[in-house]
Amino acid sequence: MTTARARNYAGLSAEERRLVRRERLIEGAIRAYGELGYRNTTVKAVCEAAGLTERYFYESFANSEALLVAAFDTVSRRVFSCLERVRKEHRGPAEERGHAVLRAYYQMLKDDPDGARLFVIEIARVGPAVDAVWGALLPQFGEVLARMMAPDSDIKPNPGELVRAGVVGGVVQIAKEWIRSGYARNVDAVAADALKICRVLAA
Amino acid sequence: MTTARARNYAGLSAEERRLVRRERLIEGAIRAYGELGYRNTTVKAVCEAAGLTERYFYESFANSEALLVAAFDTVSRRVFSCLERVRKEHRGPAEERGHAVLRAYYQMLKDDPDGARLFVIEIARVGPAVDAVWGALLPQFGEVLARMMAPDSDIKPNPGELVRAGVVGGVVQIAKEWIRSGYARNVDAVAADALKICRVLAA
DNA sequence: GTTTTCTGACACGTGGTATTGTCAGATTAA
DNA sequence: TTAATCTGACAATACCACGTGTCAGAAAAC
Repeated sequence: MTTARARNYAGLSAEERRLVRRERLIEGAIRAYGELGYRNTTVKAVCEAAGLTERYFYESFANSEALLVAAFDTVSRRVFSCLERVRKEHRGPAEERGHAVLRAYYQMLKDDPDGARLFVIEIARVGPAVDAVWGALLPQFGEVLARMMAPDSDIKPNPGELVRAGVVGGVVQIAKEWIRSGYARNVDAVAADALKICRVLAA
Repeated sequence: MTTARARNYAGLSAEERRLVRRERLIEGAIRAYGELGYRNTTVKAVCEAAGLTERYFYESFANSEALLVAAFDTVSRRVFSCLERVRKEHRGPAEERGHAVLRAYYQMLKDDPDGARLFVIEIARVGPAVDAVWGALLPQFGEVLARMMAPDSDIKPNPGELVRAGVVGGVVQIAKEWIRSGYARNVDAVAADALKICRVLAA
């Protein structure tokens, strides 16, 4: 019954090695998608960017969309934890807090253009499964923006769902245009423009 | 030298028959895209919806994207001419005019769900050529919204480009959510929510 | 009625990528 | 060292829709 006894390589167990490869694929995907766009990125290209071959792709992901979702998740966690941190740091007036959070958001997009493209552009309209991921994130994003504009950061404001969705759509559209322009205007100016739209959420 | 002398069929010249078929393909495309989504719609499916065969597809369009652009153009002309008409009809206060124009916009989306899906959803992220068409429409849309919110409808207001883009993004995102909900809320309520965002444009 | 042109149905080749399979060589444990 | 396992390169296959070509029959002209 020697059912393929797992053997350590480079001091790592089989499962650990798999997870390392998974991470490398995700980072490779972020770079590849950022450079070529998801649509033009073949499985082969991602594997090359990760320094691995196709067999390891299918070891960790069922298909391209699964990797896209994983990569998006990685970036989205980074962004959200940052925004939440900044929001909690600022207990002053809503205006100031709003500007700080938006500034952090756009600054992150500028600091990591590959991640930005994935988070803002490439995630959209890939397929039902991927769209559902973005669909689930939208209300969360709205919640963060609504809280950041609440008079007291701990109070839960309650504008209509459509209004929240609209504000998120506006903030993201501004990001799209800004990215398309090659980050032409400075971060503060962009955040100030976005804040104008977010004021709709001020209860 | 009888180089295929054009012959009338059903009282129409060869060119007229071609244009009729072209129109049928466009209308078929709007219906097919609305039902299946552009991505899942094959050339064959469009032709079936139009009651024609593939040969006539390539008679009028170089490829699928060309038809998508033509179909989008058709819908977008309808929408814009309606919005412009409504805007010019209302010479009262900006608030009232804004609500009327937005109401007309969302009403059109509700009255023609296939066209709505094409105009709001299916056009996005198909490819560079198609994206360029939407990219060109965005500022126009922003211009319409800005004028509708100007104190005097004839005065040309001038908020920043990013702000305009953001507002358009918001209005469209609201449309997306509303469509996704199956047009759950009534048109007036949706227009009122969108108007909240458009107030940012009031000079 | 005969001939010419148009129309619709369908078959076929093409291209490009996903996904699976094979195998030699590298790495580790005994 | 030797045997077992892992790894990477690459070949082979599957698949899907586009775009083109063929051909018989319908519709118009004469």
